[in-house]
Amino acid sequence: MAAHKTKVTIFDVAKASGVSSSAVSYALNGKPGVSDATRAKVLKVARELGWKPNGAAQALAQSKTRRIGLVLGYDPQLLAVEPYMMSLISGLGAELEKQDYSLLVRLSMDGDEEEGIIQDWIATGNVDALLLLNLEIGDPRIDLMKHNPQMPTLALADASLTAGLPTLTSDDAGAVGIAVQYLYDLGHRRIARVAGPEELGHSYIRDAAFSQITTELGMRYRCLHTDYTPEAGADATKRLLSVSSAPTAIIYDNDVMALAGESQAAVLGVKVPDELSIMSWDDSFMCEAAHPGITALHRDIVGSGRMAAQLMLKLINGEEVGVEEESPYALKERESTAPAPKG
Amino acid sequence: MAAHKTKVTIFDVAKASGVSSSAVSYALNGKPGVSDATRAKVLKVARELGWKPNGAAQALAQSKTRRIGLVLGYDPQLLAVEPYMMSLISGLGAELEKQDYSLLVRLSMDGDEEEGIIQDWIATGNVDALLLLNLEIGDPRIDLMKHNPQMPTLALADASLTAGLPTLTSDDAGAVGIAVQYLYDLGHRRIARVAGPEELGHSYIRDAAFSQITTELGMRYRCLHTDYTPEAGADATKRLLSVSSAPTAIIYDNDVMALAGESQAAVLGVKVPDELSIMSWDDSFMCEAAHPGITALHRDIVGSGRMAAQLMLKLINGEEVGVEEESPYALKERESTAPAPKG
DNA sequence: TTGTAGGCGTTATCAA
DNA sequence: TTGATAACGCCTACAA
Repeated sequence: MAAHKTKVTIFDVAKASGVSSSAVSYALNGKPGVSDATRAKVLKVARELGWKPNGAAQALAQSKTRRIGLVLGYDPQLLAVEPYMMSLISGLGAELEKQDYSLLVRLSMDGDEEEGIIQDWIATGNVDALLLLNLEIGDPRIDLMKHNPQMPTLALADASLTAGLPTLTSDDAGAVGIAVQYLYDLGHRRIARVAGPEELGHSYIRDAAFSQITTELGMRYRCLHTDYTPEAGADATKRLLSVSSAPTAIIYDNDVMALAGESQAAVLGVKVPDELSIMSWDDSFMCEAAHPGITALHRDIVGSGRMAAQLMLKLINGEEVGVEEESPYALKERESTAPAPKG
Repeated sequence: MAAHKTKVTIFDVAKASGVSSSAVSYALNGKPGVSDATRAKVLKVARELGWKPNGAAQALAQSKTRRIGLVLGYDPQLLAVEPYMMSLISGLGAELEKQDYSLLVRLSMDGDEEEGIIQDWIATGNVDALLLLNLEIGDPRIDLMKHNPQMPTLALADASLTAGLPTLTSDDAGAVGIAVQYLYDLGHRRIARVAGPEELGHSYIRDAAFSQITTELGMRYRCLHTDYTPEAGADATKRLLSVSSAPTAIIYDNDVMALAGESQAAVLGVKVPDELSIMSWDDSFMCEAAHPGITALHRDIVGSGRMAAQLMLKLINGEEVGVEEESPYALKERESTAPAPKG
């Protein structure tokens, strides 16, 4: 309650309750080796004094920080543009909170600085585990972690990219199937995709799946790679719609681009969904708030965050983790998709 | 380069370079008390061995964690819905990165749990400073920090709410003036506002300013408080437009609600901007991507994050910080606002 | 059941 | 300029 000028240590608690520091330690960590009476007393005194173990001392003594590392790529524009990261953090944080773990966040200011941050964490022991995001093909981080198996690491990526590292994977190829089949069933035969950066692992996975499935179904398919920004989404849309025999449906890799694309269509006088169907890969409030509402591949990102946290805690605990799968995508139908126009 | 099975400590470096551990410590921290020759040698050896100071040990020895605490309110919906928090984190992280500080993030699962987290940080010493966000009127956190002046704390809120704590404030009242005057000049005389939760400090500040300025200008003004979600934004819009002599302009407290409101207007057959002007308080890609683009009060959130980080580093450094001001709002005109309709 | 003592890896003090 | 040595605060054998 009152402000404690000087930090209260385990010795203060020991003195105040008339026992030794070790008795206090035992009592507070719920370990055997101390009588119920003293334990109760110690707990009471500790509470009264407002004692909590000093984090650094505790970390030093048991080589455990109760922290999990997360590196965000620095691009405020991109980071803020997508609800994805914040949702993931919510899920991670919520689950970690239960076990009194926190999230240690750093920004990598340019591409490969992230490797340096990870090496720093390995050497300084500032985190107990870490999460790898946005893997690229042949990502150097995979190699780095392979060489440092003592650092529990979970990759959030398609299992084909993680070289056997503990992985939380999603069925992106399956989702491609759902989306394409849905459009096919609506009669669309010429579809396009406005994708994210080509070098990103999940772009690659989706690229491959789209090519394969559209070929199997005998559809025309075109793909433009962008940097995920709304400007790029609008621009790609314009280009796709400017040719003769333009696509009758466009799938966007994220919802910001889908929103920008929908606006662009309006500007061009192309009616959604009558003349053009629009779909978004991730689903969020934007798809809901847009007009017309945007049909999307929905997934539970917060849930993925929770799962990722649980898996990392398992790893820290020494348990084996192989490849786990996220909860699957589900198609959320809204007003932006309709049967393909005749002709 | 290679994987180091065992952690390398300062003693390993000392042994390998043939000096004592204290010499190593001096050399690596750039302190005097060691010859240039040995310093160079030690640095070389340390690099070769891949040595970095153990974080916990360092923190324990110098009572400095190089971490800054941030508590996020757990509501994945709300958190993800607004680009604000992620932008702020980008700014904070970018600036902290320069000084080798990191961000320690925890989620408060229900309202006043945040106090507990802060108390934990105070007692465990797990952060060197912390940032208070989303203050409410009479927020208990202010009191808490007043009683624990040893913990450097910066409040990101209107200075009138922070009881003299170091504060990074924004000129929300001024922004209200800009927005209202802008609409007034366009001929609007009946305006409405779709605001955030009433108990939030900045809602309160804006409420007061809106009331005052609209009264001064002799405008009709109505305000609905919501929970910031797109659903609430749409709903409020519907209610505002359903009465006779509906407002000719609506200002939303965030851009998600503005987007949802714009969609709702379309659904109701109300033309934006011909029959209804729409403005958003914060500006983001959503205002840009929307159709028509939404006029907004723009501010540099990433810049605020950077400033906040700098101020906290100052506080940690023992420097005085009073009340600093964010870079001001600027009106960003887009297509969603126009002269008020006749009648 | 309890207390003593050593270790975790740094930093910092103080003789040498 | 150096090298022991004592904090820092906690955990945990080990001894009493």
